[in-house]
Amino acid sequence: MEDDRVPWLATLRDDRALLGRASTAQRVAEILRTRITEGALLPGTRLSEEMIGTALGVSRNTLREAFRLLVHERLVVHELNRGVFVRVLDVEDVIDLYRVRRTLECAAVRDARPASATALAALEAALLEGERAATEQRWADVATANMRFHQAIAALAGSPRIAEIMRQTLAEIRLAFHVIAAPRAFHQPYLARHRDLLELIRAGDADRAHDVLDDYLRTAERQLVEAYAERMPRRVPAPR
Amino acid sequence: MEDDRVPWLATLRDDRALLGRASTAQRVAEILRTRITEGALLPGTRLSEEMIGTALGVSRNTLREAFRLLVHERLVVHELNRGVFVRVLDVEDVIDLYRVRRTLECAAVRDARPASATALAALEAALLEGERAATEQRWADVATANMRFHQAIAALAGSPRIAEIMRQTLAEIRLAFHVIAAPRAFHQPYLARHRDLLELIRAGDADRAHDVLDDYLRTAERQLVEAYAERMPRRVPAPR
DNA sequence: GCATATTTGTCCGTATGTATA
DNA sequence: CTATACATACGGACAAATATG
Repeated sequence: MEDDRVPWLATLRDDRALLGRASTAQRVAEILRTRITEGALLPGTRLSEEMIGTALGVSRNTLREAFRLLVHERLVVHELNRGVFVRVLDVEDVIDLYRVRRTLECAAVRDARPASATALAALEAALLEGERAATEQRWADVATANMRFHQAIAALAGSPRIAEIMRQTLAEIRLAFHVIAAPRAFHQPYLARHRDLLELIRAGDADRAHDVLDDYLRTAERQLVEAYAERMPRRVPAPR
Repeated sequence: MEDDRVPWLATLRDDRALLGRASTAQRVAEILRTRITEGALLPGTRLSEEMIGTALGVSRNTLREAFRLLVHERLVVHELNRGVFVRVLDVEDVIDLYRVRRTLECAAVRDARPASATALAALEAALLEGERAATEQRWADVATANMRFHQAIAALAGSPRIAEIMRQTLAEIRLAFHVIAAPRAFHQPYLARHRDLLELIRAGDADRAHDVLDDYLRTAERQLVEAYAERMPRRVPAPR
């Protein structure tokens, strides 16, 4: 009730200045999306219509429209007569999300030969960004660059729809990363594999690139699932 | 303004009686979805909030919620301050949709070996349904069974998200089928290939099944693209 | 288990901005 | 340029469900 006792509300208020163009609902959704993927709004958090509405200075109707957008992106869940909550992924979700990733990313590297110059440039940019962030100990940025690298992998398919599906899949997986205690130990080792991947793709060795990527993704999935088992030994059967 | 001059509004009114269960928005979306996939609401048609709202007796807020659902399914497009329109697919869309289909369906048959009993049952059910509809000359039902067969193919992956993506992809492709003059000539020849596919999958010959499916999808895509070239020799550059 | 307060669900009326004839 | 039609967004109202004491 007391607004100032909720830590992320103050930062939400600051965003009002940034509310510039596009529909109000979309702008509100963008703000909440950022807060969620950054981890400021942790999974399970309830998003009260009253609180956020007054904090952002938008009406309830508009806010509900923004919620709908986020529900479609699976970043929040809507429970009837209870409101919306930041999505809590369970292990099944993580496994399924990696199934989607393997399907799309592996198909992209296998079928898209040769890779276009712009696609290679995007891969390289993400890789360098990640390496730089790693040397400067910015682990959150390493994670972001990681996402961008895999987005670029999917972009090899040259399909707008596959790119869009990948975007949503990666945004969803981000929800799972919040259970990772040490982002450095998790993300950093993959940088070397990114470099290997890029070289194989650049050399046109699609088959080997495919195998490396498949192994990469299975390793990452296993690591994430194990982290889940540690952090969430038992899930509550969900309130109601 | 004069409701009776718009042919599909009358049928919409009849649906009011069917507004029984589930959330109002979902029921409205279901009605519109049916009208669209059946072809009663042709691509490009504008869906006015006022008209449909009064015709169905629901408020604009509720109607907008229904629109959101359909926008997410890509059956309609939302243009800022202009409203929603039944989606018009262009050739690029058809090509991209088939790219998604090939990626998902081919991966499903290749990786999901052996196929589960329930998955095989779903494939067989859709196949029989299609064959029966064909002998009874119900071509619209042949098309529906066709969709169901491919939905079952994607289900071989055992992934809820892939199933969902496939659902949306097939719904979107339906929009393209409206340019097909002779549904019989288009859908019927594929029934034999469906049977071949089922046998290969059942026998566990994933590699050959993959090749057959890949060829199948490329043929269908080509046929659809050619139909597009005939029916829509020149697309208007879109209003605005 | 019950009564109360809070929150969401649904809908309306209206003012404002935007696109189109 | 003006007029019209429409979508956007707000605020308020009330019912229904839920949470709290």
